[in-house]
Amino acid sequence: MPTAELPPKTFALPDAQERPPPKGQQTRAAIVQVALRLATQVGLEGLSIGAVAEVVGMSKSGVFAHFGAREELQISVVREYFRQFEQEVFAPVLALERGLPRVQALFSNWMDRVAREIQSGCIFISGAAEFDDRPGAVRDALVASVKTWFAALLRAIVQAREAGHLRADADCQQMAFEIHGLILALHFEARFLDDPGAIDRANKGFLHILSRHAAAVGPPGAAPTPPYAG
Amino acid sequence: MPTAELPPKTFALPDAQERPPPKGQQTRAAIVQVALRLATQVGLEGLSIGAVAEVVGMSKSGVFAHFGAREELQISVVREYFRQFEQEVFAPVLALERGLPRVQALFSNWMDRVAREIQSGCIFISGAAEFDDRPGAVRDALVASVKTWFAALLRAIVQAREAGHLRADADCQQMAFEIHGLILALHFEARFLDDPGAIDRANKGFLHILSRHAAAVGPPGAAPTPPYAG
DNA sequence: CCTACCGATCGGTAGG
DNA sequence: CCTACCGATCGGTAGG
Repeated sequence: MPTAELPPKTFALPDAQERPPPKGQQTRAAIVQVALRLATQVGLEGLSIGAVAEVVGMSKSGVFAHFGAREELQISVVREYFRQFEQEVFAPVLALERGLPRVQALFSNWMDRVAREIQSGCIFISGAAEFDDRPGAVRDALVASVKTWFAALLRAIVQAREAGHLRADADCQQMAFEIHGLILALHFEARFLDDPGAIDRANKGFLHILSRHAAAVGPPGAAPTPPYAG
Repeated sequence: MPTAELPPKTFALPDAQERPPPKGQQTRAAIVQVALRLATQVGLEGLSIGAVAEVVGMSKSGVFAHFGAREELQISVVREYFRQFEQEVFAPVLALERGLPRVQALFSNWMDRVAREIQSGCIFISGAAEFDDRPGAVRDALVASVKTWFAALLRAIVQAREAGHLRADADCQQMAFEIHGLILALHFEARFLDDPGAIDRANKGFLHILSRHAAAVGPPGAAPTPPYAG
């Protein structure tokens, strides 16, 4: 009888890597998930410990004990949101080759996420509005997350220029700025003004930005023939 | 002795147009001004009757009596903000000729206002983030204001196309969307991320949008020679 | 336009 | 992780 078929030893400890996190951390993680969901609806500033406690089925002070301050719960929400954003938007593009493919995939993933967030809300955008005038640890966590993401986007654009996919004189900061504007306008007009055409306009705007900076195949001044248009 | 030099008759009523508003309306207007200033800092949702009362030097219920509900105070703030926005951004361009001059002036005035609001905050942008998920009269007032402004911007762009200042196939909705994105990115990156370079990038982005749609003087496909570049 | 108050909710604490 | 509580603040009301 092979070892695999032995009845499980009830006293056996799982491998360290497989060991489930202690109960306290499991609970804490569950609280953060609920808090993140609530925060996308009512904002980080509108997030209250009491509302979180009610949803998770705990007492207010039970939730509180895991964080010690509301601010710590808010920061945990920001970090979890960034983790999800990174995993969904940024991580997948590392499988692609450097250059335009990564830039296009970053925008595409970002668009997909924001399109979903037309229903649920984006912590970075609502958080920026809530905390642009309010110093503190929550604002610091938001700024750090957003800057990390922007740096990743800028790096991908610079790599596309280095790979010869963009004109040698392309202003990468400017491109990142304009791309960010498209995303913000999409979020504003689709979510706040209920204009479904905003998704198409954001995609169209991205093509405008690319075609303006795409490396030309002919002499300078000729109509650009971007490699993505093949 | 001309009539104009007669001593004022103390019992004379001023003309109807010069008659100062009754005391109650003066007080109400003063409250709205204070509330608008507070709302740019803490948001429409963070606006509390108590805080307004303290600044204007009245009791909480004294302020309350002028509006009957906090929601009515919030709506009054939105209307007053729109009035100022209209007067500062939109009204001056009516003195210019239709077409590109008005579009450029609208963007320039809008930029000037947002550049100032890097310090103080913009009710339309923060309000959109606060109320994009919250139905009600405040959201309705915000949406109505923003849509009115967008319609005015779109109209100016369409007139520029009709005047031959833009290509006949220019997508005016698309231009308005991209311009809006520049303003939002400026607000986000300058106010939230403290990046002073955002103003230049927004202006540069506007030139990109114009040059893409500017009427060409040569045959189609030639480099555009926009009239604004003279 | 005021004083005085209501019930609800907030973040946080004490003590277990 | 709980019950029981604190002081502060909220929007709003009563009555003048």
